[in-house]
Amino acid sequence: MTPPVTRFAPSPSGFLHIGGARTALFCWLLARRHGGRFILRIEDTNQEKSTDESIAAIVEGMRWLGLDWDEGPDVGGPAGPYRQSMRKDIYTEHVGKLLDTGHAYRCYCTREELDAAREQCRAEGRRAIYQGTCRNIDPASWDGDERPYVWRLRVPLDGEVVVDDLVKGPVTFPNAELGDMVIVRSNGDPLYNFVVVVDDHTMNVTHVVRGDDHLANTPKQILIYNALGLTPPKFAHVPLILGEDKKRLSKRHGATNVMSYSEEGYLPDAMVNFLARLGWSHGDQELFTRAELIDAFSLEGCGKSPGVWNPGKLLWTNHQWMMRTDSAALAEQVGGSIEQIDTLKERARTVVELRNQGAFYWNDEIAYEPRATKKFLKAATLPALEASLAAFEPLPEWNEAALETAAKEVMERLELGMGKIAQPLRVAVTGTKVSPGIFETLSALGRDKSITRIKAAIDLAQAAPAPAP
RNA sequence: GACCCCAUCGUCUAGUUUGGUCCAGGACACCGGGUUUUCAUCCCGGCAACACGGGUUCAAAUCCCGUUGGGGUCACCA
Repeated sequence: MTPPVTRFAPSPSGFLHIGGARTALFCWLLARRHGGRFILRIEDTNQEKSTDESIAAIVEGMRWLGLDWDEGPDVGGPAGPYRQSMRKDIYTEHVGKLLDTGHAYRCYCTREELDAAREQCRAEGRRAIYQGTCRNIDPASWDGDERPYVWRLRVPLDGEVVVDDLVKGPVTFPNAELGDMVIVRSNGDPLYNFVVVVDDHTMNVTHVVRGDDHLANTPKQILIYNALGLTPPKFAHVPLILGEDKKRLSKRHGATNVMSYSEEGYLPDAMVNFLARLGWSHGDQELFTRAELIDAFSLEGCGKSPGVWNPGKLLWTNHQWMMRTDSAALAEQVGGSIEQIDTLKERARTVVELRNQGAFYWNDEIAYEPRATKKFLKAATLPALEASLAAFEPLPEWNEAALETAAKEVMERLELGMGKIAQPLRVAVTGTKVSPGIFETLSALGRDKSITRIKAAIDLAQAAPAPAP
């Protein structure tokens, strides 16, 4: 494959959401797979809805996911600028070509007239498209007409457009169903379907990979390519992501902002992995590193049907990545030692869980769970606690093996099973009944904190109410 | 409503291009069991699907038609 040029073209009216991120990922993957280029283009044609904060938010999301672009608003590139609001001249120039060749005409219809016609169509059970009222007005009369107007594309009355979609296959649309679309508003601003064509062409985009919701726009865009005398790029429409009720994914299905997953402790590698597997597959493989993804990705591997967002599997995927992620990297994020992270990461599904579960390592004070202290810090467990303390204190080396050996001696001497000594100690140093293995925990916690806490636990056990007679 | 797309376990999916090797495989979730100092990991097992109806064919999850269902789109939004 000749190096493809793909682009992700979000409209900056919010944050980077799950669906957009998945589209961006596929674009990025296709470009990286074949040594092509990936462009980030900001579609801020609609000035009212676009904000700089939103652009920053989208960039932040892309960066978090690790989807880097070769051309874009901040890095520049040969086809810049990469914000539609800054490309007016380019659009004007192309509109001119359409006017020169007679492919566009002035439409003076008012909104009221258009709305009425639309309702009429619907009432008659037809597709609501422009009826061509102004299509045959003599251009010679345009000059003297003071009424406001829009420019419409003159679409062939018959014939059809075939979108040779790379994931859907060939899709046919009769021209009669398309209607003459507006390409320039009455205030002079060009419209989406027109600018997207101009941009993709001037940026040399070879593969337009985008959501399914754009499939119906594609024939219109192809018509514009034709009118401009240009060859359309290849198109690939990937299925949308739905919520569990099979409705289009939205906020009421839970978090749709990619960055909120960062806050919830998800790893970018896991998110990328999961997003890739939603709508794309490679045999039975579930876990992919970025390198594996780049190596295996293809449009042929994309499914055609919409997929349901599955938070449960995302969590599993993240857990898999927690266990595979280098402890040093995790330690840098949460602040613990590598040894401490090693004890935690296999039982934490997210970074947030890791941070919570390791709180006893990092906080000076621990919170005792009432049910745990009641069961394990009492008169009956006092001997095990005291004997352990006595055995641990003089240890020259404070490590897992030494601790375990010392504890085994205590167990034999007191004729106690592992559970009888491990659980009281666990509650003593963590405040809870659940933690990593007790000896690795003790070791990773360190001598000082361990000794201090065991002593405090002994005090607690002594103060515990005597068992009922 | 019209146009377009889609249709395998609850969910993500393999298998559909080149019909037979599929009384349909993997993963998540769920339910059992094992390992274990707790939890988790790990291991073993179980539950569970070709939407329906017609064709074509010796043979269909795979091809064709229809039905049903779901999704998308019908702006001087993107």
